[in-house]
Amino acid sequence: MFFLEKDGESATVVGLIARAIRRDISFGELSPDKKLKIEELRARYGGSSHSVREALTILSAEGLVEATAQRGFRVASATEDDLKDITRLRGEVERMGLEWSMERGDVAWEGQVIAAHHALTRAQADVVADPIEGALAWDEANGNFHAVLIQACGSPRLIAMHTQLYDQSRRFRLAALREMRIDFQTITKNHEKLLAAILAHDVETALKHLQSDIDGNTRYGPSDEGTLKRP
Amino acid sequence: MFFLEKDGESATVVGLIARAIRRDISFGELSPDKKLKIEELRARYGGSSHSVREALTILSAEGLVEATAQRGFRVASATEDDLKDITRLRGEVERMGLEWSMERGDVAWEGQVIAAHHALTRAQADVVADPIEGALAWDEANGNFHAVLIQACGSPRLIAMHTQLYDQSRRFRLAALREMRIDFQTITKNHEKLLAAILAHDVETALKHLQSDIDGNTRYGPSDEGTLKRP
DNA sequence: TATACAAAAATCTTACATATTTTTTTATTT
DNA sequence: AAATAAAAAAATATGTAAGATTTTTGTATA
Repeated sequence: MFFLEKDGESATVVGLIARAIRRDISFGELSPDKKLKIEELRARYGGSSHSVREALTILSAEGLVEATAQRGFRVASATEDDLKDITRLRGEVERMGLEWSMERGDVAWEGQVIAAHHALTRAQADVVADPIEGALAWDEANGNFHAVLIQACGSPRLIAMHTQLYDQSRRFRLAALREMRIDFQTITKNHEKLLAAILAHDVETALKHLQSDIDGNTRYGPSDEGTLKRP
Repeated sequence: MFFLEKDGESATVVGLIARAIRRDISFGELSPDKKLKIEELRARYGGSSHSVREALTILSAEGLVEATAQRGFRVASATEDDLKDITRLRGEVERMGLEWSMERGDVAWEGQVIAAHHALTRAQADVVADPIEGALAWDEANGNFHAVLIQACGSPRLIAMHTQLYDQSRRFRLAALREMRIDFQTITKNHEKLLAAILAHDVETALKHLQSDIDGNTRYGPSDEGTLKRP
């Protein structure tokens, strides 16, 4: 199974290692706060200690890993506060991005939005049929949809911030998916309303549906188990 | 002369190198788009090639350096579009941060704001007397003032984003300072109104003055020379 | 129990060697 | 002369190893 590739990452060993670790953190195979010892990682993912070290430096810039001078690396902790912070910020960033995109976006952009929405609808059907196998594919389709929403905003830095926040929230979302704490019916309805509002150039309504999508997507469901925090 | 130290940076060689390069980029000693060859940097800043490399990785995460796989590093370019993007985003981020801070901030926070404003006033006087020597001190005092404004917002990630954006805009601001394209009278008045609005818990007025401060601070002045872009 | 010291582990840094990629130079052909 | 192709040079990426420093762990003593 593949995993989202960033800017020509597969070209270098460091990139491959970074991607593998990123994936394992997102899936929870590397639990929050777990100490990341260079030697262990080297044995697990291959590469030299240099490569591993550099991969960890990159991931720590992304916020998935925390680095402390002279004390090595550990998986970034994932408390409920973190989730709230990430969700709130992502909401604000995406709101800005969508607003600007709707101001500046042309027909081509609207086409991209429609296409991304279509792909997401398909992925949604798959993940309902098989929540384990389809989870990652859905998360990528969902991420792509939201990425396209802000694509035309004209601010490369806003787009970068959004990518980072989405990546940071991925572990929470995948955990929720595994435990089926996500209400796809509501999400689907929301996305449809959102799409309709975008095509109607109704900014206010669009932003409203966007916000409820983000909030609902990462909210803890009825089950109270399985938060990612493991002390 | 010292330079803002990030999280225990002086503890490691990599941190020292990163700080030195960050400073030189901010001052324009390393011009935008300049190729950063590992060997040259090693000779200039000391350390091993690996230390330099890691420092560059960190800086590229901060947005001051651009990295391309298999093609090394270069100083991030600094076009007028970049300045606009950074300024716009910083405005939005700081607006959110101040709004949330004013909701959550207590008397202790207000005290910090007053103190930071006082320090900034002093620095302002110094930089008017000697624009060359006082420039960096003023920029730090100004940065600290704005950092304190959002300190009580309760979102560590928003604070991190703001730090990054402020650092990215530093080279533009220092260039403007050197060329005396900054109108301190207006800025001072703005800061005073901003402080008054904060202490009066008048969110709307505060946000208005904040925005005009950020806009005015980085706007190109009457002189049209000396943008940072050097083709 | 608390403190101090010693041992062990891990990280940080440097040095050097090799492989791969990119860029520049040179030579050949049209 | 211009364009293409091959060769050379430069630069980057990766790997191994070894020493220095720091942190953590374990043990003995007060």
